[in-house]
Parts: sequence; structure tokens; C-alpha cells
Amino acid sequence: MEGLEAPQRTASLSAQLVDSLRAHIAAGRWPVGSRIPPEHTLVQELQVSRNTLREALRALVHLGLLEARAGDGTYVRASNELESVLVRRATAARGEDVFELRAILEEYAAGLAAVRRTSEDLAELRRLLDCADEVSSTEDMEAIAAVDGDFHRTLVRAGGNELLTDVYGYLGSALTSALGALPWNAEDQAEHARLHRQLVDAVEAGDETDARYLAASVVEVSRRAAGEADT
Amino acid sequence: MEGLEAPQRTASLSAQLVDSLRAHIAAGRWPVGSRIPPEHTLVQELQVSRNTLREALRALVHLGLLEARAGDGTYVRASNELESVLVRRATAARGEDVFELRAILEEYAAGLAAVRRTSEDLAELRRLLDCADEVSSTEDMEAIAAVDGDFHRTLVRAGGNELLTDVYGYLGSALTSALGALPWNAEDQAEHARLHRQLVDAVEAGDETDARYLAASVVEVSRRAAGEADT
DNA sequence: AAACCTCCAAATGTAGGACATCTGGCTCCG
DNA sequence: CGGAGCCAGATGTCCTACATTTGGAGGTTT
Repeated sequence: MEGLEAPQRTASLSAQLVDSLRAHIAAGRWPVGSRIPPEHTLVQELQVSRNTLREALRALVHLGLLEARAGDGTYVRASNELESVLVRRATAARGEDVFELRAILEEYAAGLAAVRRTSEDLAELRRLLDCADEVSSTEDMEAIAAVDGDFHRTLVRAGGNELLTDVYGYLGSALTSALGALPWNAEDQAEHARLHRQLVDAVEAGDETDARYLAASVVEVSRRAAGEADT
Repeated sequence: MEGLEAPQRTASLSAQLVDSLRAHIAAGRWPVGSRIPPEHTLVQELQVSRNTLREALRALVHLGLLEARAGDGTYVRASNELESVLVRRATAARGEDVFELRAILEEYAAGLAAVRRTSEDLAELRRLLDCADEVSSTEDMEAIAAVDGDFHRTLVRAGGNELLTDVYGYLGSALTSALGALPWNAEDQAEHARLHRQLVDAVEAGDETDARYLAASVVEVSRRAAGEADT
């Protein structure tokens, strides 16, 4: 008898709760940053015992989706678990490996962006270039880094591969946590900005090879800045 | 007063338990496939209430590290959570995005392998080429796919980036679950084998550009086989 | 008016006990 | 030998009770 499948074990109540609570968060019904209803309320609404609910909540806390604060409440920290798990894994990895992997993704995504970008993508990239120019004169390193991060994520997103965009973003989060905002000398900053402009030009022109080459150059400048920050 | 840090919230007992149980698994003290001690034993050893223990175990179940079977016991299913979380995420993504991301990683890793491979890596790749030749005459599609998977993972590992190797492997798991073993026509199989040999030659010669080009060609043949399998 | 202190209700954290349900292995019977 | 039944062991769910933490409200002091 081919084609028969082993029967699935019945999902426990707490496993079902995990799934439905997760779906609730993913659907945006409990947005990131919001406080979910207290346990006693959920116990009533869901008609389960408090222990069963706590088991489910505990799972979500460790997946990084929720944060429970005794005496205060339970807050939504993320809407998907890949971020916290990948950040945790990246944090335990060698920094070079993280940097290299992210660089690979960015370089390739830049090429995809040259092929797949929309006019909205382009407008956003141009806006971020202008924004970067504005903040670069303020010497506010965190603001500069934030705009830079937005630029790179927008570029990668324009490549049209959602999964790649996610993984790239979370690796970025891990690196930011590890390194913080890097200090740039004026020379590197100017070159960085110049390469960014050329990169957007290449994306606009649909030049995949150029876009990849330029993205790699941008990464190289970043690597230099990170290397100098270590000494 | 600069340099003061906000005090860390005290980790709850169950969160501490999650961490120590996870460390126990990661250290190989409870190997994958083994059955962990029953709850009442762990309650005694760890001197916590059963509820607290269950909260911790529930978290690990949902991280994909443990599998609890009522009436039977709790089994170790994985030693790290990135795999299950990434597989879950990849399963929810568009197949093209998964395929494309894995292809990107493989292409770049092949280039890195040309630079970083050891003589052991090469010997293993050669052995797998021979193995692939042997099984290809058996028409056992699952064995063929398994050797092929081993070959690709070995190649990527030879690139020397652990994180990349992990992500690549888990994406492969997701694709295998989704597609199963692909049927190959004899022509594609022969070309696939030829490209594999050329790829190992390029890696041995330290030719990064060739290795990347050939890896991309291998991926293209796979894509073709997957495309034909859809019709 | 602003800063500080105290109190308390609300919220999570932990423990213990009881019972329900499931499963694998053992024993018995045809 | 194969199948059925039984049962001890194991997880799943529920209930009750108490401990600990926290934010906000209200009151007092400067």
C-alpha cells in the first residue's frame, strides 16, 4: 500500500495556542510595541487554563516575539521569529562571517535591483541620498548610520526577493548591535556618498554588472571603516 | 555620571531553564534523536516545580529543538533553532525566492572555496564525484539526490564561512521538503555531472571566477530540472 | 510647580496537587 | 505466532494559592 501517510499526532492545546497567537501577531492585530491583553483576560477569552496559556506565551517569548514584564504586562517585540533567532545565531558567529555573508547578499541584490526596481524604489533611494547629505553635516553618527541602513535595506528590497531582504536586514541588525554606529573619517564618508550615488545611477540605468561592482565597492569602504574603528 | 547602564531585568527561572537546557543540547549531552529524562526526574534534579519546567520545555519544543510525545517522552529533534525557524520561514516564502537565495549563496561560496579549500575538502569532493557516478547508474533518485546534496554542502563548507554554510544547508532542507527528490532526464544528469567535475577542477586550481561561473551553471541545470518537474 | 515618597492594584512568576489522555511494552489467549 | 487487552509510565490540562514586581495615583515636602 503506497501513498499512505503516518497519522499526525494531535496537536496539543498549547501548541495550537502558540500557532493562533503567532498568527494574531503576524496579522498585525497585536502590533509590534503593543501590550497584549493580560493573562487572566486571555484565559477567559480563550477558555483555557492559565498554565496552558503560559506555556504558549513562554514559547513566544523565547521565539523573540513577546516580552513579558512581571508586574507590567506582555509586549509584542517582533512579528516574526526569524529575526531574533538569526540575530542570536549571527551574534554567536565570527564577525567576519556575518559581514561577508551580508556583503554577498547585498552585492547580488544590487544586481537584482538594477533589473527589477520600480520607479518608487528609485524615488525612495534618491530621497535617502538627499537625506544622507543633510545628516552628514550634523556629525550625528547615529543619524548618519540610520539613514545609511535605510538606504541599504531599500536597495536590497528593490531586488525583489523577500526572503533575501529579510535575512539581509536581520544580519544588519546583528552587526549594528555588535558594532554600533561606526565613526567615519570625512574622506571615507565622501567616497561612500559618491559610490552610493553612482550605485543608484547604475540601478536606474538597469546596469546589473555595474550595480554589483559598485555595491561591492561600497562594502569595501564599510569594511575599511570597521577595520579602522577596531584600532 | 556617564557609563551607567540600565539594570537588567532579572531573568525568570523558566528563562534560565530554557538557556541551560539549550546549552545541554548544544553541548551534545542530549544528542539529537535521544530521549531526555522524564519531567518528574528533571523536576527533582533541577529543584523546580513541574509547571516551571514545562514552560521551559514548551519554549524548546517550539524552537524546534525538542519534540514532546504524550505517553512516550520528550525527544531531541535538533541542536540549534535556526534550522527549524529558517525552514519554517522558507516554507512560507515564494519558492523562487528560496531557490534564488540558495543559488546566490552557492555561487559565492564556490568562489570562496576556490580560495580557501583544504586538501581534505578536495579529497572529499572527489570522493563524492565518484560516489555520484556509482549511484547514477542505479536509477535510485533518492540516493542520487542525497549524494548531490552532500556534494553541494561540502562545496559550500569549503568556502570557510560557517554562517553561510548553515543558512545554505537549511534552505536546502526547505527546498527538499517542498520538492522532494527531483527526477532527472539522462541528458541533464550527464551535464550536471560534467559541470560538477569542472567545478571541482576550478576549485582545485584556485580559480575563483571560474568556480563561480560553473556553480551558477550547475544551478541553472537544477533550475531547468525543477522547471520540467513542474510540468 | 517640581521632585520625591508611599501605597496598592494589577500583572507576571512559581509552586503543589489532581485528574485526563496517550503510548509502548508486556502478558495472555486463541 | 498474531492479536487483544492491560497497565505503568509519561505528557497534557486544570485548579488553587502565594510570591514578586511594577507603574501609576495620591500625598507631602522643598
